Amino acid sequence: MTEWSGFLVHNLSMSQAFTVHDIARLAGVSAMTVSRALNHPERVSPALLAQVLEVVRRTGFVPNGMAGGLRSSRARLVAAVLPTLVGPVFQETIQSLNQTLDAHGYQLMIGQSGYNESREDALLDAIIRRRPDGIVLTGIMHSAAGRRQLLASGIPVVETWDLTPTPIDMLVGFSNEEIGASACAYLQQRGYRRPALICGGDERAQRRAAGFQRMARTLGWEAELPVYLAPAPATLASGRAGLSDLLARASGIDAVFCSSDMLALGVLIEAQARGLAVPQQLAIVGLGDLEFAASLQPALTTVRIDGTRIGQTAAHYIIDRAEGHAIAQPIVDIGFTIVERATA
Amino acid sequence: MTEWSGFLVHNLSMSQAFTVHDIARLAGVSAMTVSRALNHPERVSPALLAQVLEVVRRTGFVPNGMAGGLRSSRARLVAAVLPTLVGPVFQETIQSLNQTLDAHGYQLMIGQSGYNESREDALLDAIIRRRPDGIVLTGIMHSAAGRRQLLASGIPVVETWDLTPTPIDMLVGFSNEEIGASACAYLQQRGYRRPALICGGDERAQRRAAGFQRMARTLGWEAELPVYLAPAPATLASGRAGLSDLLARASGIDAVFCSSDMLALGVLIEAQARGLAVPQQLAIVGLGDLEFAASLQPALTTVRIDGTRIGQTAAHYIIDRAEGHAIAQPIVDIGFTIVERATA
DNA sequence: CTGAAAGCGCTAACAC
DNA sequence: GTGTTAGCGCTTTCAG
Repeated sequence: MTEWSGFLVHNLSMSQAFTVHDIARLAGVSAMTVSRALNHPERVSPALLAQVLEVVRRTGFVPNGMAGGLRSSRARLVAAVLPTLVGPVFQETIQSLNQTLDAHGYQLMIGQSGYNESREDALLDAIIRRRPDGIVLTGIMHSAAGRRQLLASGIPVVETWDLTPTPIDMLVGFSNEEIGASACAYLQQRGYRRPALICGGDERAQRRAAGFQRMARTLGWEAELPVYLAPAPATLASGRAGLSDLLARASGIDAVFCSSDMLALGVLIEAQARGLAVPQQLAIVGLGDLEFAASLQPALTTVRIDGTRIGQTAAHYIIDRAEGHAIAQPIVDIGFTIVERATA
Repeated sequence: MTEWSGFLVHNLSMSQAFTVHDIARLAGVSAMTVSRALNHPERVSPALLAQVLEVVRRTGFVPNGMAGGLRSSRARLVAAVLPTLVGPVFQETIQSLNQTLDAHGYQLMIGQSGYNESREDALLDAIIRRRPDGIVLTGIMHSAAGRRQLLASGIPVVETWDLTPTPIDMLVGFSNEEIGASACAYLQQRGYRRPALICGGDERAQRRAAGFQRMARTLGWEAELPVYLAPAPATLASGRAGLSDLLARASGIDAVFCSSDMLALGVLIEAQARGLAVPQQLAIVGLGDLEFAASLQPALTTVRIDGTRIGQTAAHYIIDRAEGHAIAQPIVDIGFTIVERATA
């Protein structure tokens, strides 16, 4: 008793973490029994188990996962790479990824690449070093060095939020081009004739814009639609600025397709501030179906992407792989839907 | 050449990661030289360095950080615990934490505790296992088991977004009680006499509400102000629902203090939908000064917390500790300001 | 059910 | 400037 508390105080003052051997000594057992008590309690006799757990509790011991992971080569860690934490666009995906992994005993680690290829490579290196059980990429990996490292590492990889004919490994996404094209067709069918675009600075947003333009040409509209390029990350302020700019530059605009709901909210507020009736004088279509979209006044028409499904699917792909199962359908297009509400 | 590519293919097909020894063999040097080439290139002769790096490049080799970290006991990793990724309240903090750490070669790992003490303990365990160089907590740690483990691990800890007389280690925060009291005094001074509260479900929000109530009593207002408790996470929809509920339950409300800007946006939209003039008929004060607050119409009056400073300070505390420096001022109250705009 | 030995992949410490 | 040896803390494997 006194010996223990003495040990504890000494240890704390040194800021030295305990090891299984310390715990073993204090509990009068071998290191192996400590390890088993923590990882396979059913394989240890109740008496020893109680002794060990009591010492663990008293000392606040937490085993060193680097050592365990090194030996067992299972980190119980999944890494996700996001362009940004600021935009709420990926929240649903992250949320469900986290939940699903957590339910299976995996921890999620999030890294921010900042829409920048060299930062992404550095981040990827830091991630691969930790030998996670899987890596979830937001968007597809373009850098040749990154692809090579990912391939060489043998770590399961899921690319998301996009499609490519040449995925590194597994893929759960949708066609950004198609989204743009569908949004354009939707506006045409609703009777709008002079759409403009407010488009984020990232590559996926630009492919959506390209799809929109392509469809506009197919429909026989003028070759170049007015576009406002908003710097990443997409903000409400950019949306307001974007509409002001478009209105000043082009005449007769009757609809705006925004590459995020936050931009769309900015457009809505700017329109209201200018006394433009939505959707009579200006239609607005957003993207993301963020939490607030349905609660706006008027409610926002937007492109919905099932982020929850992306996250769940990615998590299951990785868990299945980690447990040695084969993935039946490692490439899936989950599509999207246009949620028709009041703004378009 | 053929030998290399043969090796490469073989290796890939086995999905077996390379080790420093593989690279050493392929480059015709010792494992130590590979390690040095990667970590201290200046200590290796240019000729060998080039040889090694070429093999590393060809193979896509990334060293195993668990092994390195185990040996050198520096993980170059900092972990942060957030209640939720959904609310945008902590984004500024995370953003600056990430940036500052990144600039110093540390990686940030984010875990989500979900406003739940037992989840928080499990997450903490997973984090301590990885022996990060520091842990940033959002809010203060209450669980005795968690405190003990943190203390025993010897890992530098920074608690944030709150104050406590008994921090585990370092602290950078502000008084939630004071925020509530100041918001109340502010409204009183602006001539409002019948305020209500919309308050998130987490503990910090409730302490803000308590501070508000305390000040209301000091000012001689009625004992119990009307309160709407919004479930976490705070959403725009909760804000709308909250105002509707308050208006139905209490009469004469002329101001609302919300525990997040997102709730405040909901209140604003609900007020506009009901034709209530803001701030003439209803004043609104938010919290967070999120990106959109200044761009709303009318612009939102809100309590600003310098999240960037919290993140930077926390990062520097941890980096300094990791490099063995003592922290001069390990507990700091960064305060808050009320940003006076158009809604109150 | 429990323990002893060996080794995961890397790098600190020490030779040369 | 380069190589050799040893060991970080844990868990797999094998013996008792």
